[in-house]
Amino acid sequence: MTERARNRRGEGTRLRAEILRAAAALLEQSGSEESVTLRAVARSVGIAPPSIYAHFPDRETIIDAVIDEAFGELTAELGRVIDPADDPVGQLLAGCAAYLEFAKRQPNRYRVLFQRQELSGPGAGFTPVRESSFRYLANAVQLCIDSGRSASTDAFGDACAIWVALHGYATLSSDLCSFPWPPEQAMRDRIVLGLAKISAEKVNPDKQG
Amino acid sequence: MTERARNRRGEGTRLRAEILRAAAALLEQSGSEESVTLRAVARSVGIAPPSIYAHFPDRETIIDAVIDEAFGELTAELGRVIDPADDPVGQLLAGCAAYLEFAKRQPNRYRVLFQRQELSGPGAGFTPVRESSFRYLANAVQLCIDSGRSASTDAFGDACAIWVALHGYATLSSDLCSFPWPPEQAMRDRIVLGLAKISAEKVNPDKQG
DNA sequence: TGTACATCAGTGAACGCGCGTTCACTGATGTAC
DNA sequence: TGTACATCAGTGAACGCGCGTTCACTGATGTAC
Repeated sequence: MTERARNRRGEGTRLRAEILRAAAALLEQSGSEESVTLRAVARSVGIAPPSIYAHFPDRETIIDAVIDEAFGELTAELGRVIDPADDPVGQLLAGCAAYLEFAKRQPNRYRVLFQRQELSGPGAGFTPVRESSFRYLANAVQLCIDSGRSASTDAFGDACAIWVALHGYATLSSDLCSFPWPPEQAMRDRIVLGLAKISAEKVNPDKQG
Repeated sequence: MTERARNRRGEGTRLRAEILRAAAALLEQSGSEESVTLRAVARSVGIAPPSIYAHFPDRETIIDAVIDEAFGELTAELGRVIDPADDPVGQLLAGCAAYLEFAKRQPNRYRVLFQRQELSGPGAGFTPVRESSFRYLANAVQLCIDSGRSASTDAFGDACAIWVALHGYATLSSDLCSFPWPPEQAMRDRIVLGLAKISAEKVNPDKQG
């Protein structure tokens, strides 16, 4: 660990970003929330533990912030990869592939996204930023229906099914890496096309004329 | 906490069962593995912490034993509910419903089943007792194919898809209980019938014949 | 039936550790005059 | 240009806590004779 240069006046908030980055890295490397301790984060950043209190009121808030940040990244990633000019089935597949890719790249950070206990009260745990990735999905399914490529009659319900399946696949395949999983693309197509009720010959009409 | 009566001579192993029961209860109630501490278990059983060492070499082994036990219960539950005299689609649906029921009844204990890091080495984490519930599933899908009720051409692959979807549904619906989930049976049918490629009119031929 | 003794189930005190958090502080940086 | 001072970023020592684990032990229970 190299000597850390103190931030200049007015740039104290930079430390906040450093703390978040270190916490996210710790979470991903250790694989468990419990090893993201104040002291471990401080050690990793190269500061004294009390220095964290200038930016976060307690340990819990750090982890919450890491999760919010990860949700933001996931949503941004989906926005980047979904091309509204693409055909609906292509959008749906691309979005789902990116979702799995995100989970695969940082499985532990992904896992924690939906695993935190919800606060009490209706809707407390599913805030706007947290559900926007689901909106992409439900919207893509609806587009497939509208364009006649999907036989689904319930975009929301089928989007739920696709989501839980992708989530289950992402978490199980990272946890049980010695299980003889089928190839990833096969799993993805099975889940997405099967649950969105899109028959094989409708996947890419351009190429199949 | 009532006064605990010391076990009689030769019945020392009873304490082992009490420890396991307490650990399982702690895991389920607290929702996280980290709060299953030696001392918490001892407190809950009503013994001194060192008494545990007569039965388990360390904390880790207790949790492993709790998980093995849960796997055994899950497998037993599936065996109980699947009636080989039933029609294949009925068997498949009954097994999947029981799987979800198990997860719903004790969500935290369920979650931990597949979440432990795997040991290194091929197949280390997926021991016979742990994969037997998957075998039930793959077998049920194969029976549906054999009887002409499923259009699947790959029982193993489709069983994988059903499993990940059920797992994702079980974990997400318990973690995000404020999400506006569709009714459970609708989700189950969507997942199981959709991914096993069983068309609606083939679900219950006896009643529709 | 009585008694010495081995065994077994479980205890109490202690250890060193890392944790979250508090407190009073330090010393470099910028600013007002 | 020089200097006193307020501010800001960050520190060091300390707290009380619960943890896993160790050690030498106790006292009831059963058994051999």
